[in-house]
This record gives sequence, structure tokens and C-alpha cells, in this order.
Amino acid sequence: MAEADRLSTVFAALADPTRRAILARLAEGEATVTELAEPFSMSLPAVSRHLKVLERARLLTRGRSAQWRPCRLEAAPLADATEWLDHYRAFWERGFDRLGEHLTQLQKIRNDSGKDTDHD
Amino acid sequence: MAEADRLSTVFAALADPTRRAILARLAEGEATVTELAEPFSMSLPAVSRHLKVLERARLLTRGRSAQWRPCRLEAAPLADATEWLDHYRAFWERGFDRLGEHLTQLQKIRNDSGKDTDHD
DNA sequence: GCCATATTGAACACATCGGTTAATCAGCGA
DNA sequence: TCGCTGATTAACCGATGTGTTCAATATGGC
Repeated sequence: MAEADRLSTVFAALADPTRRAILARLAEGEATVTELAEPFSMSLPAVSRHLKVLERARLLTRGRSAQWRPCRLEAAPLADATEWLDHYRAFWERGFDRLGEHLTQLQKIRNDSGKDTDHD
Repeated sequence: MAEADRLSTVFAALADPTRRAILARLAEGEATVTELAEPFSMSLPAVSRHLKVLERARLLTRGRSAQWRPCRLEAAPLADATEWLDHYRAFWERGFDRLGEHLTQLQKIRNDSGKDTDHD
């Protein structure tokens, strides 16, 4: 994906526990690459790549301070992800989550007989 | 990743426009595989595999009705994703560069998400 | 200029992803 | 039973992801 759509890039960036942990750490404040790498048992280049993934997803910006490259969380793209997810909030808020409703198997959810569901 | 953590699986499943489109279609009601495949210019097996990815992420359940396998959106895992993202909402809502007073509130993120974020 | 530290790049290995086509399984109906 | 339709599996391919190690680059201090 040379330059796939932003949402896919953001979701893909979040689909890794190491990167999510990095974001969590970054939520506490700026950090350098070595600081971010410390909790993990992987090489520095590996962390550097994770940071690049986050950077490409616009979840991270970096400065330059001497030979350090302080990383900072840029949470704006997460809003896009949340926005997409919010579109489906109605599903789990209204209890369509298969919590013991095996009975209505042939019942079409969308069969709006009297509920008028389309107004989101 | 034979059975990686759920959040990663969910985010990875969402990191594909085809799969997101499938979920969007499914939000309108149950659909069979061929119905889901129709809007896309790809083979049926390809769609079948996308469905399997969604199924493994618990975003989809399937029934059996004659030779059809009706697919149904299972939105509960999306709530987990939203929950994770919500921890960072303060960042994009306030748009601050440095952080100070929010740290105490964000501190609990580590406690809550420690079960799925960093390991290995 | 030279060295130390921080970070990145290059080359490599290996697994997974996302697509294809062809073959196969599963259920319905004559 | 046979044949049709819906859907999955198998085998294969190229591209990408994630890790490694070793080398290169960038910056500051001597």
C-alpha cells in the first residue's frame, strides 16, 4: 500500500500491540526513540520502523533536539477512526450483539416494520 | 499470529476498505456471500476470505440457510476498539501540544489497557 | 578533525496478506 | 441419483509486514 486511504493506514497502524503501547507511552509526554524502545525486547531499528508506521499514519510527529528525535503523539487521525466506528454504535447500543437472541434468526434486522431506524 | 490479542485482530480487520465496505453493507441487514461480493470486482473466494477475517475478529457471524451462509454484523468488538480510542479523545479534543494536568487522568490508561497492550 | 551517542538505512529472512484459478463440499430440487 | 447453485478449500503468486544484524548518517563535544 504505497499510499492507501488514510483510514486503512490508521487502522493498520493500530493493529499492533507494540505500536499501541508506544502511543500509550506517548500519551504521557514526548519521548525519544531509545526511551520508547526501552520497555520492549526488540532492536532499536525495529522500534524505529514502528515509529515510521505511526508517522506515516500521521499519529506521530517528530522534532529534532541535538541527536535526539523526540516523538509526540498526534491524535487527530484517531478522530477519523472513531468517526467511522461511531457509525455502527447503534448496533451495539441497541443490543443487536447476539446476546442470546438465537431465536430471531430469520428476522431481518432492517425490516423496519414500525421502528423507523433510518435517521442516523 | 496464531491468535493475537483481540484488539489487534479487530483493528487489522478494519484496516481494509473492502472489509469496511462489507461491514457497512452488513449494517443494513444480513446478506449472503454473493450479495456481499456483488459490489466488488473480485472473485468470490477473495470475498470469502475477507469474511473469514471478519469472522475471526468476531465482527461477523454466519448462519446456514439452505446452501446460503447469511452473514450478520456483530458489532461488539467495535466497542472495544472505540473504548481504546476513547482514551485519547482528550488529545484531539483539546489539541494541546504539551501535556500536564491531563496526565493524571491518562495515567489510568495504563492500568486499564495493561492487559492487552504490551507483552512479549 | 575525531569520537561518542542517537537514530536511520540496507540487506536479509520469514510469515502473512490479498488476490487469482481450479477443484471440492453442501444442500436443494427434478 | 444427478445436476445446479452457493460457498469454501487448495495451490499458487507477488507484495507487504516485522524482525534481525551490520553499516551509515546526524549532531554535539573534545
